[in-house]
Amino acid sequence: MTTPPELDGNATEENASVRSRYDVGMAISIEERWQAAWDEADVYRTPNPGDVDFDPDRPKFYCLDMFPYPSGAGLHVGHPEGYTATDILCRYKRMRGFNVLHPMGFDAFGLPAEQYAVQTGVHPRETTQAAMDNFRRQLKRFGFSYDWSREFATIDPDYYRWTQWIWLRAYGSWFDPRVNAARSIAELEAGLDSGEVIPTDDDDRPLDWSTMDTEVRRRYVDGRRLAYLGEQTVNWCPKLGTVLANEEVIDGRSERGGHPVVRKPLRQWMFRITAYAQRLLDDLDLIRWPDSTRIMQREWIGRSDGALVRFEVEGGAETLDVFTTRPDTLFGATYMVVAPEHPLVDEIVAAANADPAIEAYVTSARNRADVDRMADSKEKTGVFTGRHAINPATGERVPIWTADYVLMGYGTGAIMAVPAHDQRDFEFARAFDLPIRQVVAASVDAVGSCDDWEEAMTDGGVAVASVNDSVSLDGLATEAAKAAMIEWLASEGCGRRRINFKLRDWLFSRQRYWGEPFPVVFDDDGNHHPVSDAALPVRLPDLEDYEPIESDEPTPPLGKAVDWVRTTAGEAGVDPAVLPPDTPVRREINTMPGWAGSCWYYLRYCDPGNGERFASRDAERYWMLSERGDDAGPTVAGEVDFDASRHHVGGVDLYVGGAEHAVLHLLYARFWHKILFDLGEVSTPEPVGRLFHQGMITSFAFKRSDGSLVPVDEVRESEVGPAIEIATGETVERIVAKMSKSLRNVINPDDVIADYGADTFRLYEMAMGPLDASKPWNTRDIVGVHRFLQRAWRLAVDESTGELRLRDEADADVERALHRTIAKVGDDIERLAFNTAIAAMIEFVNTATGVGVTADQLDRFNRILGPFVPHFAEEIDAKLRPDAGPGRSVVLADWPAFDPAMLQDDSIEVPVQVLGKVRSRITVPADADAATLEAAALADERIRGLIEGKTIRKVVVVPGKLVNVVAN
RNA sequence: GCCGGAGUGGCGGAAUUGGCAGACGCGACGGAUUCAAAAUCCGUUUCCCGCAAGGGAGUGUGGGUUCGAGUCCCACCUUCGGUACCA
Repeated sequence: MTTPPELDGNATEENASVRSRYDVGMAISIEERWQAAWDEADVYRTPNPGDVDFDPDRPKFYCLDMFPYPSGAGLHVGHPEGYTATDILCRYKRMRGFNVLHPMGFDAFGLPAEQYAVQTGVHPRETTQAAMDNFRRQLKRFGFSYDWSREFATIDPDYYRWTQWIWLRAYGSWFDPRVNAARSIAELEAGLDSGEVIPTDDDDRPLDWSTMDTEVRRRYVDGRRLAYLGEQTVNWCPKLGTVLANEEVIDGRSERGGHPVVRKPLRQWMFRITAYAQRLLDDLDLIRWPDSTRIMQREWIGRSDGALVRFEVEGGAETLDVFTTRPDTLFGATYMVVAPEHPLVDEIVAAANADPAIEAYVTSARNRADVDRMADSKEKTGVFTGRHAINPATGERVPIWTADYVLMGYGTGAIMAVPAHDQRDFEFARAFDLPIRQVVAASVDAVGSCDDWEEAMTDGGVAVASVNDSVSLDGLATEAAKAAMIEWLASEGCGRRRINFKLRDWLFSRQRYWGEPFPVVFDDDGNHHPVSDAALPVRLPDLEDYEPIESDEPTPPLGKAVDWVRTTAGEAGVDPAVLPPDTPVRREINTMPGWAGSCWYYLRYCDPGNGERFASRDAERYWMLSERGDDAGPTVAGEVDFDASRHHVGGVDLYVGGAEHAVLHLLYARFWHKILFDLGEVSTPEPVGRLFHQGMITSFAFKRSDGSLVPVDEVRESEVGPAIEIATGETVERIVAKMSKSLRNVINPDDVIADYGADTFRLYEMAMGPLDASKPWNTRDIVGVHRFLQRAWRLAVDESTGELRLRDEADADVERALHRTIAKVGDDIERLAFNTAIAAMIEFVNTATGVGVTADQLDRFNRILGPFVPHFAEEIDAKLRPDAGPGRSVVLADWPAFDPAMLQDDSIEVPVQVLGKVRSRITVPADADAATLEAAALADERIRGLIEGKTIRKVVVVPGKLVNVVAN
């Protein structure tokens, strides 16, 4: 970035008369001076309940930014966007008398640091620490009002101790469907011991606890934990020695290096998030989140109501369960499809007489990612397994196929195919010439052949051709037919009503080094035992060699810490009541994923130094519990329990972060929070009451006519005419693109601050557009907000002397404009509409320029400017109150009041339309009623001319807005 | 593929509940000031026709609802985010 020449050289020798101009040099010196002063005075420290300077009479406001992952590249211009927004709001709320909790920290475990470390040989601890130091320096340079005394990073053992502690809570809990909540495993065992019958999802296997031996009991209990060991298929790349994300696998090979990738099941820690599916769904209605995000979560959870249907499989004792949302179409089920991963397929492939084509198909299908399998649904592939099942409704033999369009992870991994009424089944049936039978029609008589159909009939209607000896659906509307079929299936013992969720249990193990260790060990029999709370944290061993291990069998890097892995129960901190201390054990060598630390950090900020608990109950309750109806209302610390009739369900009053986190992070955090809520550890059922997504800051790039992109430094932009690619002379089109190294359009915040100062940077990002929109960075536009600050400075300060220049008497128009600006800016801040707030302040300065302001007017204007450009405002404030002493700060000021009476003009101009087109304007008193407006409009000369000779059909009058005369 | 979002002047955007399309800023053009320039201040700036008064068109495309649509409905196009091991 180059410095615009006009911004250089304040008060240089050639212009000594201008001694006090707001330019880069002055901005930077003001900013550094006030940042040091704020640090010195500790103005942003937020006392907690119990602290001497805590004021319990103020309402609270907990405002949280999504904490950054500290990458080596430093802060991106996208980070300060959300952070400036919350900073403005927090400063505003403090001025309105709130106790504001506004913390910052770092999400510092994760894959990028580990990959970088493997490449460079520098330990992730070191690179991460350096990156955090750089981030902190950059963040402080913006003048954000964080309480830095609350900072922590997820890699701090004092922090991840509690991450592990929360995981142990999930490990030690199960979900009791009778109370729809988590309870401790101890209660489960006590209940079973006393003969309780505890239902499960699949309640057809009655449990006889009393006859079970220890081993069977252990397996049963382990199978109900919220954190449990389960099997999940992963993309294993033996050459790279790591598991890959779906996006890192391209056509069965690794994106990096092109090595073969195999999909294989792996036994690893899971979270039973599916148990919470319904509550995660229901509580979405209670939180103030963007509709789009709530819809995405709803879709992700994906509830569908239907039935489980059991098919007998020919030539064996086994049965095949399918989930269907259309049990009413069972009579039309002409074949079945099982996922290639289905156990039945394994059995068929293993059989002595198995067709090798089946195995070949299954092997290739299993290696396709689910996304591809769903995406390429046009080209159906599959193979007949050679087995048949019996349709329980028709008694017919139907062939069992296996095809990759059926996913093992959804439902039961098997479907009954009803090609007449499901589009995917229809396409598959056409491709493989399978029978299609219509069993739903628009009316009972509208039944014909399906031969000429071009697509399946997926809408509801009435059931037809659906009769057997014991049930008839014919003539029943789809919904009634579903109910009738479920009833019949239940009476026959081959099916029942079932609610299925798309949500899958959450795979929580990673075969990585740079993550939280699990507080769990395995004995020689392979049984797992928890590390006791008192022994936490289980520290991540300081490996020098953390490279992945090349192997066909996934082996996490922690396996290299041999002495750490092989230990005794006593050394590992297992409760002696669980295992004798000298029992040899192996530690878990998987680590937790990056999500772990970000699932609960908002709780730790409430009380980050606490060594006894993740946060004291008083602090957690004070900051998290809010009265309903307000964004944040007063609460009485430590004395109130959550009460749904009084309190908002969500804790954090405002959480700002990118929409890319709309589902995963925000769903995972909700899930952890609900576990803690059920166990009585936190006061609210939801972590975040109000959520807002800031948009992405993009950049410009150029596109050739063939669609390829050109880096910005290879293009010349003229003031008129199109942009030209320098190398070829070809015309290129300017487009909006993500900032990327390859397009060389990445903006470094440090450079922008060096060129304009932090206040201008803050103001520019807020003026760019709506906070939630994605917006392109345009360096050329920054000068606009910088000039605004210069005009504001000149309005207040004589540039030749540096003294304030003030009127003695207030100008009435300026005063009126000021009231309007105060009202508009306050309202806009509450709505997070900072761009229009800034436009209003610019208008005020433009109005006042040339007229001048009084000291009182300047003070009021300066206070509304303060949240946006705190250093600038602090400097003006210091000039306004030179004698107020060191305790003075605009940070501590009150928000100025406005007089509502000053917002309204006496008379207004109202447009008059004829047939919806504006043809004239009339000036009327602001409070004129409809009759007055209509009369005035019809009396208007231009209007009279236009409607002459026409019939007035109607006159629409909206008082204060417009008049529309409908005449023809 | 599926889920979600966005398309308004030369550019970023405004229009908060269906009621004057283009606030504010950038850029451009013109003027004042200056020996000259920078900076600053003032003005013009959606497009088309017209000397003007004025008229016509216009918010991605095509339809629709309404006295009135950037805003609501239907279909489509383009583009961005997510799609479970990037966080």
